[in-house]
Amino acid sequence: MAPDRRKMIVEAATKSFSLFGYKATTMDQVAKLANVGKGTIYTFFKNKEELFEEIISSLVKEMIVEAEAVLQPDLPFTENVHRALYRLLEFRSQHHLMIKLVQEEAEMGTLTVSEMLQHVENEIIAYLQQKMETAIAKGALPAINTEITSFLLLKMYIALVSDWERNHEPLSSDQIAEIMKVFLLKGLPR
Amino acid sequence: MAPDRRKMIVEAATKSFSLFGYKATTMDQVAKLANVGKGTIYTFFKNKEELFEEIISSLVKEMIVEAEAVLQPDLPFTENVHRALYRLLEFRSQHHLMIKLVQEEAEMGTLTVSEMLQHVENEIIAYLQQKMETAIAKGALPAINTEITSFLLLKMYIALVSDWERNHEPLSSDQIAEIMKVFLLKGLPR
DNA sequence: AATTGACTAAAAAACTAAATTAGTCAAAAC
DNA sequence: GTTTTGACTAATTTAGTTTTTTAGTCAATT
Repeated sequence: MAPDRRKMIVEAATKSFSLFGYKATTMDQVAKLANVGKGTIYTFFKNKEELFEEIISSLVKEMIVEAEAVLQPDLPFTENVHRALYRLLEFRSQHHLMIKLVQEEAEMGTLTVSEMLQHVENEIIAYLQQKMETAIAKGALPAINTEITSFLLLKMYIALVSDWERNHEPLSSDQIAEIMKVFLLKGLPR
Repeated sequence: MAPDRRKMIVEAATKSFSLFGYKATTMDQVAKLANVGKGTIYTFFKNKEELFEEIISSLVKEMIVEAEAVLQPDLPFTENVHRALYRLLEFRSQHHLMIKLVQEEAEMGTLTVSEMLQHVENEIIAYLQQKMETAIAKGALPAINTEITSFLLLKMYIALVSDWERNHEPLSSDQIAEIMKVFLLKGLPR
């Protein structure tokens, strides 16, 4: 059984990015961790950034799977939006690689990392947008601008889950659901 | 008429902070611009940061005046929320000092500047919260958590006014009002 | 009593030498 | 013939040092 070198490289890089971040991970280190010569990495990936891209791409797929897993077709659309977004942000705060990348962006401002996190955000918005369009087609939602609305919904959840924590006690999933209910269901005025 | 040295110092510092930012403004420069000896600055302000604090404090007062000016007591509360928040973010994107400070935070991450911008944000939230409590007392709003709701409303406007611009064409005041109407008035589901 | 600017200690910038690193490629291994 | 390799290089980053700048002070001046 010939070892799958490509897979070993991706696994080694994922481990190292999670542990030390993107910048602090050297290609020599990845090669050693993967038990391959450094040159081998470059037969599969054009450069360090492409290797990173492949890993982030898997991460996004993993996140979509996580979101899909909490959806329940019989629940109202807004309830499923809450379940999916809360799960995605929970994932972001639990997944080793995501934690490290968010930290690296905040502390060092590594450009490649910022771009990659922006990409993840865009993918989540696109996913949400697609779900929203299906719901509109089914008549479960009014015909709103799905791109802006998806964008805004994600920003609201980031505000309630991440930003709020910077100066206050974290909000529970139920508390967030309660706040969002005011906006999504009833509207603000009495 | 003896020149009002205190006022000259504050004006010189405001001008220099607006033009060069907080970090790049030296106390020697402020003294020269204000036509006073450097020591004079320290008879009015304990240090550079306290001088900055006084200027930011005026800025916040100026912003509140701007917000008050667009309120119309006969309009519904949500309409006034939109008017006030849009005006405040418009102010932020037009006022020289604010533009420079936001830029300095993004590009250099000056700690004192971050703290000061956070303070401005907290003041806006407190202002909004107070308005909201009055509205609840009058029965114009349901009894919601005013701190979280104010926080979230501001974050929504920042998302629509500032964050959206990073990757898209800016949204007009009317477009933003239209989006917010979905959330504030009708709620999302059909 | 108020103002000043030369002065100082501390911080930041500029500079340099040394070390590290992404990516290459001729040779080795299959 | 194809894949794998690690010594090699040019470019970047880091670490250490010197120089410059700056916030804040205070004795002299107004």
